[in-house]
Amino acid sequence: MSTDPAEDRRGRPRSTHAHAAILDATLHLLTEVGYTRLTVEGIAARAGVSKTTIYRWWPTKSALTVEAIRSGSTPAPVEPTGDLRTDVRAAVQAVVDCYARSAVGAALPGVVADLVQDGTAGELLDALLHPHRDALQRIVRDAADRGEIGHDVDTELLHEVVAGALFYRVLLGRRMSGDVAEELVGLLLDGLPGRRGVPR
Amino acid sequence: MSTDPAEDRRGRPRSTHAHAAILDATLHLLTEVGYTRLTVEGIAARAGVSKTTIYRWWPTKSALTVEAIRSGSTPAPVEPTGDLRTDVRAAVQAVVDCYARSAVGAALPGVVADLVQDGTAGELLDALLHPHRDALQRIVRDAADRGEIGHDVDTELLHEVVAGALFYRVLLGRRMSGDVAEELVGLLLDGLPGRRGVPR
Amino acid sequence: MSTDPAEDRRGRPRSTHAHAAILDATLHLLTEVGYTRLTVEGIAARAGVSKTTIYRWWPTKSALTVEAIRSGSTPAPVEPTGDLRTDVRAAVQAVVDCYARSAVGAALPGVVADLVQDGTAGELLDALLHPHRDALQRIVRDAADRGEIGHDVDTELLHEVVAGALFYRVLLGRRMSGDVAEELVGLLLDGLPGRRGVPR
Amino acid sequence: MSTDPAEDRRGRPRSTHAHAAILDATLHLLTEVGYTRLTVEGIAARAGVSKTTIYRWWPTKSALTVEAIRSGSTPAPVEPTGDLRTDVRAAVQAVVDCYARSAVGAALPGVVADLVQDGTAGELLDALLHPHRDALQRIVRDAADRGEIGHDVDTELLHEVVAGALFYRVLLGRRMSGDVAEELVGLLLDGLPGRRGVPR
DNA sequence: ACTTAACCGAGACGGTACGTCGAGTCTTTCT
DNA sequence: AGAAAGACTCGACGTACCGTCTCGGTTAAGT
Repeated sequence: MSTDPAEDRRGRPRSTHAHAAILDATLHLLTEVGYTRLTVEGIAARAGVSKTTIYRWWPTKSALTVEAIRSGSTPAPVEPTGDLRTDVRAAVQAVVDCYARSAVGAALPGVVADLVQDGTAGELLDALLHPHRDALQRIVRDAADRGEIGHDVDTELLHEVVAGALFYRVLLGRRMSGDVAEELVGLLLDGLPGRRGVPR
Repeated sequence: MSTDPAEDRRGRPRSTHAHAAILDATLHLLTEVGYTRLTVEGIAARAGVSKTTIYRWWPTKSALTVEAIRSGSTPAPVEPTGDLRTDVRAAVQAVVDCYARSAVGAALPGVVADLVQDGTAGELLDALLHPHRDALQRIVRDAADRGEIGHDVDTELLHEVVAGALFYRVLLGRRMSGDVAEELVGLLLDGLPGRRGVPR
Repeated sequence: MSTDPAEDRRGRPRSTHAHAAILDATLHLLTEVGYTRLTVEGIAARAGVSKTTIYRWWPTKSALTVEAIRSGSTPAPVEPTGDLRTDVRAAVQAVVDCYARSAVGAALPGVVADLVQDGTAGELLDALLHPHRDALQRIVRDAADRGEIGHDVDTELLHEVVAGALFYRVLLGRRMSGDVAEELVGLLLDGLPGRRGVPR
Repeated sequence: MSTDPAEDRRGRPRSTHAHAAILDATLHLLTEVGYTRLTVEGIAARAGVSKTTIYRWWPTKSALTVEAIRSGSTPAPVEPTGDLRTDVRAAVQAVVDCYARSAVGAALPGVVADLVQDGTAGELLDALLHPHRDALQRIVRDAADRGEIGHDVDTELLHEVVAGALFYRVLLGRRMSGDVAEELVGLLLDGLPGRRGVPR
């Protein structure tokens, strides 16, 4: 449907090889040395590309990193089973996996800190996590349709709590032990345990 | 007989004025330009102090920033009322206030990213939030003593979720609307609303 | 019957317009910004031509500049009167005028410095000044034929002294006052004034 | 006699070693690769000094080169014998030697071209040649006192012609053959040879 | 009073990376 | 085949901060 196929095809076309090599090099260096020790010169060297070429396409180190991280993120499709607890747990675990993925985990704090400067941190986090947010939303909606929970759940908030709490762990440098997801799910589904019969 | 009080007190004593001026300048510049655009030279200039003096007492820019942030944080004493919901809400609000405090909000992401490098991010966050964690713990314990909730609540996790979810908001640059605490408390105390009668 | 007109005339013929526009743009930019701040990209833009076209015909910036300067130099025809002093003075003045011509004066030091690298500075200078050297040579020869001076004058040296002394003035940025030629001629024709009767 | 001994001795004193090493490295690289291929980065590397230190003291490559060339120039004292031709010849030869000195000869065209941009080329040339100009002036004055020539000789012009004509040779890349000075002196002292009895 | 040791201000230094600029080459499509 | 557009490599530029290092001068506690 889009009508711009002709566009402007004059001039030497952008080298797809260079483009890919740059993103790839960025991703690898990111996991090896982390964001702050990541240098544009190093990326250029590793990608076999000149610094100028990098700056032609990305205005800044953080912009490049953002795209590299995005390009390396897999959608993580989760097939809902119909059991609320199981599905939420899987969704939470998917976020854990996303953060734990080498490049992301190593780089996220640094990049995000850089992006906070221009207020675009949200975009990156959103780009990274929106599949998970959508999955969570669907799970919650389905459960509500089944009558297991009410329809008034704030999915947005729920996702934010999950994403935030886990990101916090990344910052603290704590290993993502296998039970994190389990415990978090318990808290979120049941509220403070043992609490019952108390009117709100 | 404590031993080290004598030490060797000869020589010019440390200038308390310079010390205070440095922390003050750091705090102000932090809120004005943010962590990444904060320069040691700028701090020295603003404090009317030489760079040497700064580096004599703090090994790095981040160490100085950490102390400055700490020095500017007020303990935030909350008097528990005995009502669980009210008290938790107040505790959460205290964390919100802590993050929202000018210097902290502006600087936290940057400093934390720096500290993540050496794995000391936890210390800063902990130094900043441990009063709140303690307060939360006491609130929860009291409620358990009153029988309102079980004794098996993981306070640590609870605090982490609160601190993380709110920090996430700071990163996103969202204003801390007045209801954040309210909503968060709702989720944490009750779990997914409308849920009942389902065995764990 | 010259033979090469046939050559191989396939393909699109060279655009004479582009060629002229490039030389013209070069000349103008040369007088406006000087040689070092002259850029090939700037020339291309001003000539409404692509960089490729420039490099197709000239191997380097300096080569282009050389041709531009040459193309802008007028032969400077001097009609000898038969009076030695008058004619030499006119010849010297012609060199002064050549140097003073806008583009040349502004650009010469820079281009020459570039050409010195490959030892081709002589070619440019020669191309620029050989009409004047020839004129000078003819004047001197005529005078010798008339018996006014000996036949053993080293015209080459004479021309070099004139060209060099005046070029030096260009370098110093001194205005070419009207009397330069006069004074120089005096020195060259008479030697140190007032000197007489001293055997060589 | 100067009274400023106190000056301002605060702060770390400038490293004389670094200063000397920089000038030395500049001089050597100049003779090895020439001015245009001379880079500040290369100088820094060779001098074992950081680029910053160079830029702290010299605003530009040309300024540094100027000082380096100056620092490497020896006064070249010539003892006048009392014979005009001999002394002038020696003076001219001194200029030849000055130009021929490795660093100067290799670099002069480039530096001068750079300096022409800001109109300070004269300063360098003057700094380099003023001892020779003074020597020439004295020789001419002495000869006039002895009555060999008139008192109205324009020494300035004479020096300019010598300096210019020889510089021109440098530009052309011609070797400074041993007779250059001889021939030049002949022309300057006698005017066009064979010419006599012609009233000015 | 007089050391003496630790402080402080000033500022030069090495180092690392930044983002920019220009020369010259190469690769397309259009004419 | 020539021309236009423009992506590309290479090399150097000048700047900014970091954290280190000397200096000269200052200020108390000890003798």
